Amino acid sequence: MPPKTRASKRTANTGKDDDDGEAVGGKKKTAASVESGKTKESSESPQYCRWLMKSEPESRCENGIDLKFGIEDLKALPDQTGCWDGVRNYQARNFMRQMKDGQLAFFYHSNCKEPGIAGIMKIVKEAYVDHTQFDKKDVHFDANSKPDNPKWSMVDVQYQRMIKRYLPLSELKKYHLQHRAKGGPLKDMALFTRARLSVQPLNTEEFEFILSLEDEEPL
DNA sequence: GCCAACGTTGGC
DNA sequence: GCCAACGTTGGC
Repeated sequence: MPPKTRASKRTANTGKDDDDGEAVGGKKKTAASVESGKTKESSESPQYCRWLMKSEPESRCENGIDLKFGIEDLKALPDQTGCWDGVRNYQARNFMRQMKDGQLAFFYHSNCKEPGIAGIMKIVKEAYVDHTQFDKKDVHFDANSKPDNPKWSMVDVQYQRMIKRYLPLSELKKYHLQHRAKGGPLKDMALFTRARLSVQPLNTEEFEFILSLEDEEPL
């Protein structure tokens, strides 16, 4: 939310399922295999170290509150740092809980004229309680979450830089289709295989490939 | 603004 | 524990 010194996120929906900490590990295999994606398919969840996080850069009101939070809004905060609150999806939350201090994430602009990757940020505080779940006036208030057993977490992120050239979803999708057909780093990119996930992991190959596009001509 | 995809809820 | 109804995400 713009007026406050915080980031405001996408993803609504309040699930049940009390703070299971690792909903992912314990649940069905769909969740488990989904979480794997990268390294070998073993029982322990793989450690990702790069991320993509979605937020809406254009004004849109929900309950009279503007959800707009683009990369410029993050950049404008004190210390160019904000908390990524409002995530209300278990898989997205679980990914945030895996984030480590210092890891990098792409800031992705969603639900806007031209969706795509706008810049890069850094995780500067690992997962802690998302206070907005207890705030009745907040869009992301969750009546089912109790302070003695909070369901939702957030991390703090700090703006690093804009991407040298905006990388639109349409271009990333072309590479994705190309790589899916002939092989390549973006063939399994979560942005396309898990379209609605607002916080998602990237493996090193995906991250590096996307970064390399900065210096390429638009496809 | 439409609507497909998909996560969540709740009846049974 | 299944699954239909419902609500949300987010591209277009």
